[in-house]
Amino acid sequence: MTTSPGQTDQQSFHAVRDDFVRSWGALGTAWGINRTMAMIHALLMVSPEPLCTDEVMEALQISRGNANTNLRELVSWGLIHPEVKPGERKDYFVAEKDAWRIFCIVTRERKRRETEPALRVLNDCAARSEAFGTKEAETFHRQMAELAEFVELTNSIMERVARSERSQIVPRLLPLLK
Amino acid sequence: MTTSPGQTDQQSFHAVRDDFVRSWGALGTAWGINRTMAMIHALLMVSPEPLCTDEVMEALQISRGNANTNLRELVSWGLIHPEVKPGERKDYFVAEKDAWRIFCIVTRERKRRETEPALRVLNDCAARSEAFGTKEAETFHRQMAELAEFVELTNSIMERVARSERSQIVPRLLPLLK
DNA sequence: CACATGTTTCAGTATTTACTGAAAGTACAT
DNA sequence: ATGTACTTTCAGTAAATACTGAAACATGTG
Repeated sequence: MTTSPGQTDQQSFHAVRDDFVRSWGALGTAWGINRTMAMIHALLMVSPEPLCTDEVMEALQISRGNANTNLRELVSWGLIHPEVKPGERKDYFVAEKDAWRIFCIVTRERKRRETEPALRVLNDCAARSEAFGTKEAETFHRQMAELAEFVELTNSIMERVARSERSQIVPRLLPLLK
Repeated sequence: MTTSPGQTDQQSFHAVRDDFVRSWGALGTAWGINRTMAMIHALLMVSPEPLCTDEVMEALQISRGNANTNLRELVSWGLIHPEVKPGERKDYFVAEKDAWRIFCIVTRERKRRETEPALRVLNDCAARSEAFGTKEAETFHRQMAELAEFVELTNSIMERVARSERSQIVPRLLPLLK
């Protein structure tokens, strides 16, 4: 018995899609996002239909607790959102699929989790080292202040970019590429 | 017996510096950099003198193996570099202290570890889903291609920015802030 | 209310990641 | 070639992080 070409195609197409989900999970790790969260995101991005918790559990072979935690985390990021199907009680989840919007969300989240805490530390250390009068303290203070200023700048740029419409920002970035 | 003002100042200044090292370590975690690596980087950034492995071990209370691994990792990133003191055999380490250069190094490393692998995944999935002919595959292919194109753009921008002189790029970024 | 459906929590466990410290390795000096 | 100063490796262990699954909770419905 031979497999029909159609079936083969179907099978290998799904293999590609599964590979994407798996690879995105692995990438997640490098991005400081846990594997499961990244895989669920990938799964929903490429799913033509919204999926419920049980479908996600089934597709990724994960527990209910794990699915629930990561679905909620993705909702809190804004990368997916719950939808109710008429006549059904359970939530179905849909992913944001537009590259620019995903980029904005991730940028905003990174700003919140990475650059803002760094800025607080730097400003705090700069303030606390201001008035000692020793040369050592003065050097340290300058260093903190310089770093803070710089982080502040990147912070503002991230904020501004992530707030913009793609059509407004991308054309203004392109000249940077010379 | 009372503590002299000078001694108090000295003590609390060092407390600030130690806080910076600890906090930078904690931040490192959020940035996907291990705590020790971030702490060593912070320690060397605020150290007026180059430090050798034993001094780093002593200051952070860590083992030789740990110190060695993370010092080498920092050297490989380019965030610190070894120096030899005349007449001594051991390496002393100095941190890059300029905010812009640190930013460039981190950007380049993130590109290498985060966006480039993502691009490979996306291009690979796009290529492999090109020729199936089904509507499902076509949708998936478009999605991969769109994401790849976008990641490629951010990739190029990161590359370009990280290669530039601060004086060349910052003035061109400022207008983005409106 | 009793029941069904769906969601959340969390103690226990598994997996991953980081660290220790002693031993092996390297390389220069005498 | 032996000793000394320093660096690297790595097996074993510790710590951090993520996951499971069953029980508690919430929210309808008849």
